[in-house]
Amino acid sequence: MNENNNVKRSRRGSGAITLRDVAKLAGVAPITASRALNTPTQVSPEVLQKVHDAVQRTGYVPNRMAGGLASSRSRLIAAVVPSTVMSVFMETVESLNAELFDAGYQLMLGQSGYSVEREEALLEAVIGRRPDGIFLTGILQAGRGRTRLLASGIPVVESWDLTPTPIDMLVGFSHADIGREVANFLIGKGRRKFALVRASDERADRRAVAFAEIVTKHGLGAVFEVNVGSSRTLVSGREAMQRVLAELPEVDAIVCSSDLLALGVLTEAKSRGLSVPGRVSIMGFGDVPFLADMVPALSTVRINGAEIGRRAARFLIDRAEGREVEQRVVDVGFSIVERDTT
Amino acid sequence: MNENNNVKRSRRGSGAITLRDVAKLAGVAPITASRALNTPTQVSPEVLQKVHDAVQRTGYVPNRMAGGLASSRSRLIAAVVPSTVMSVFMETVESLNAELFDAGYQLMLGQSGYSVEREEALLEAVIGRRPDGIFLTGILQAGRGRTRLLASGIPVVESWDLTPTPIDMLVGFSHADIGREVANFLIGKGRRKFALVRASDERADRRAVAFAEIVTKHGLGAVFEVNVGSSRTLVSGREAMQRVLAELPEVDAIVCSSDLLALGVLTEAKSRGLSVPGRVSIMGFGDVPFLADMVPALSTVRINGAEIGRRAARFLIDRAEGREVEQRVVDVGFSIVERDTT
DNA sequence: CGGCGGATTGGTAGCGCTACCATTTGATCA
DNA sequence: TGATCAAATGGTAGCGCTACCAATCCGCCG
Repeated sequence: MNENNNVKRSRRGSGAITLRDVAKLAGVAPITASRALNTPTQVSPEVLQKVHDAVQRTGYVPNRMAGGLASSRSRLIAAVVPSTVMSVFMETVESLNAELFDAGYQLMLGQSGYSVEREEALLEAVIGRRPDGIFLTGILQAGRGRTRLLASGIPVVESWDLTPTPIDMLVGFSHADIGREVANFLIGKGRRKFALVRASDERADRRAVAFAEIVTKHGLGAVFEVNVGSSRTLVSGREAMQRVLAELPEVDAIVCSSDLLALGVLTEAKSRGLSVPGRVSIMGFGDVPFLADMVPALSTVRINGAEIGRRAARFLIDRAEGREVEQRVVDVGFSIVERDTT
Repeated sequence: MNENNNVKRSRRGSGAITLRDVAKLAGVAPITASRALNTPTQVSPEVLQKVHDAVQRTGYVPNRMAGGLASSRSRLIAAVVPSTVMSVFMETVESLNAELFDAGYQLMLGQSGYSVEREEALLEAVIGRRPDGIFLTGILQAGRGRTRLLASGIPVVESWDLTPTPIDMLVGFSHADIGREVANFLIGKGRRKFALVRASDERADRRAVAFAEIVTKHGLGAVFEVNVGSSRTLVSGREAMQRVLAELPEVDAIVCSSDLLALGVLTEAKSRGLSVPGRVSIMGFGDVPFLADMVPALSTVRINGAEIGRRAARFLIDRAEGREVEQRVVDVGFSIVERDTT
């Protein structure tokens, strides 16, 4: 059982079973045991069997820190998201994680969106782990962070946006296109007086600008904008709707930067007895899972978050295994989902 | 700039800046540089300054894999959750992560809830990283997984439940208590015919059993139960409500195992013109963030997920830093939130 | 029969950091 | 003055694994 041979163990180390122990038990050299576990085709069937037996008997679990240090491959991928609660990004993180796990990679999760110093600290912490790849939600503007990432040489996937100058790889879609298409869609439905309810977010900015551009081109009045800051809650949607109604009573379409805000706008509209979409149209963004089944079902812009995760995972895995990625930018597109509120 | 001295670099290694490079630049020994960064009180101010300058100039980021290997402290904490999308657990993960980050720890995220083999593989992958702690949503039943975790000696926090036999530490609340309190609450409001709409989930089981117990004790008829399996969506809530109405038309209270299911039940009730709570009461579970602001606002059971995350983080950090945790089990309780649907 | 090549196994030397112990220095005290 | 001690610095030897380079064995060829 617990063999307590007279070889004195060092006070250092964790005391756990090591590859050395397994090799000794199997009667082979450590390096052979390593090969049995990592490149089984390179060892004879008998040795393979003996090593597997030894692993079973000892309950050996390889120390990936040591392996990573020796091979300069951590098999870790870091993902940075602004928030995890009620976030459209989680669908992406879920599929990213699933895909990575199947390929033998582990996910590290970092939350950005606090202060700038914390952002910096997060990046440092991430790089310190020497991940084989980094997934970013959003695109990284020029600055210390970008420089650092570039210098680290770690493969990076930016996402949820499109830019002509990605750091490395990119899986996203065009927010300007969305703004334009939504505008055209609503104008096509006969809407004329627009309001935007939105959070402070540069991607929402891009959609808003493109939206306003089209509205202007059609000679329709200015777009009334309510910015709720960083409070993307249902109740701030309600409050925003009150503002909209007070300032632009003749509004007939409200475009929101998130489904939750749209739900708030809808709630307020209903509580005032405004008919939707008779009196006003309401559009969300993101298509959170339960939206389709509500009554009324919110019209929204659907992003295939799972697809973004999968593509990003494949990019990152390819690069981690040393394969070149030819087409480094993928546009996964979007779709306008017309339901009951437009 | 890029000093290319005639010392031939080994082909191994990542080629990144190491502590050795920093030390050389600062004119001190590597170990002194290490101390300047990790235990700054142990070096003189001048050395500290020189080392910091060297770090600045080189953009050095310590390799945490190497540090972890040498010190047997990875500064990694693993969190295992069943799902990340629209999940009540994410509030917990968010606060856990925030708290850990401030203490210098990184979060690894693993998703369970797939197959049993994957569960096993996940645990193995997690242990392979030698995290300083593991956070589990739910409690781990006896079995291979539990044995393995116990054998690894890694501090573990189980959560979202209470058991007299935790692996190690526990931050949770009693599902049986919830079942009982909800039953008493509804009976106190004059409700007599109960239905349960629930997912397959042992914690929901425990609530259901305790709920039925109280109902029986009051001499009220059997509780009609609809099990939606693993599909915790709004639409399965609607379908479940149809079943309930067909089988137990005189139902006057429906208790759901998640807010989303309750939203579905509510949707169906409204679309059939049933008055809520006049004709039927509806209760959810979890209190997802936007519920309070909807019209009608769903009554539910609130769990303080953020508090669970914070407590778990503190437990894990304490243990990682070698402090003993006296009280290893914490009951964070719950509260019944009465809003418009009861 | 010597030699060649593939398959299998082993030894050595790190990966980049820190635990542990030793040394140096300068201040303090009997 | 020498002994004593704390503060500051350095040297060495790993942590547990894998890259790289032998060494060995066996079958097969000319």
